[in-house]
Amino acid sequence: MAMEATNQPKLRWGELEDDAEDLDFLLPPKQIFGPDENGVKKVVEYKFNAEGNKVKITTTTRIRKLANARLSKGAVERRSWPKFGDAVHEDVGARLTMVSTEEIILERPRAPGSKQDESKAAGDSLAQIGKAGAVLMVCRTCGKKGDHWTSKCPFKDLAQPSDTFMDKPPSAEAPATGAGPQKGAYVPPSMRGGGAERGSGGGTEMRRRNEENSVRVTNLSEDTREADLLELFRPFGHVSRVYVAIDQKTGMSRGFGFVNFVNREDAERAINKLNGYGYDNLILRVEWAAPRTN
DNA sequence: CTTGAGCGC
Repeated sequence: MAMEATNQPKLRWGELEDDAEDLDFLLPPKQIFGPDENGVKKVVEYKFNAEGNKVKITTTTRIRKLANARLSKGAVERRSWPKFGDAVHEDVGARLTMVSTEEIILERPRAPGSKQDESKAAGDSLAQIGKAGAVLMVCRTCGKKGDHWTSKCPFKDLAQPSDTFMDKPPSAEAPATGAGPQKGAYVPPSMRGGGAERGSGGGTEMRRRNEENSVRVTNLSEDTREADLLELFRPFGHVSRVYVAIDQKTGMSRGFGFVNFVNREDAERAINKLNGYGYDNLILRVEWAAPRTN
């Protein structure tokens, strides 16, 4: 049995059926009659049955004439509509369906680094980025990319205790004449915090970036972005920075992030309220962040 | 399961 199989060309089970139908060319061709005025259509074809005998198969169908077709009132009315879009220039029949392509500009069409050659050619990559928009623009205060420079950061004033400027939009306090910050608007780090919540008078550990009162948020769904985190944490107090860790290769969220609060007690309330909070089908974990290892 | 990029217009 094994010998027999090796002597013959290998046949797959799918090809066996094809072979069986190879004799179909011996049969008379398929004939189609009608449809006549009554919409009756007759198809005559010939086949081999299971026993290998030639059989004649006649199929009679009646198609509903279009005029008799039941159309909804709306469909009848829509037929009288003038053509629009790309179909305007088409002179095909009145009932024409067209697929129209509309350009949608995506903010981030491709995950950074997802294409090998692009990440290698650094010069080209930079040129592309420069053309596409301000991806090189990264705010030093909040770390947001492509949105604003440091001087225009919506959070920059949130780090200051002065309530007088707190709720004004950034544009209102930055007149077109002045390039730098307004006189008197700047409060040195050692003077920040109102002194109430910070017992240690030294501002030395404050001179680092906005690393104060850092809250780690884990178990984020991967489509959670910094704007979402800000929305979630803003009710608890002045947020000085929001960060979502992004995988540099895939451009996707790594599922955790950090939120910095100006006031420690606000951060604490956020932790107490949001830890275990259901967000995007996941249970958030919110706790104090360990100082970054760097 | 999980602890951050970059230091400039």
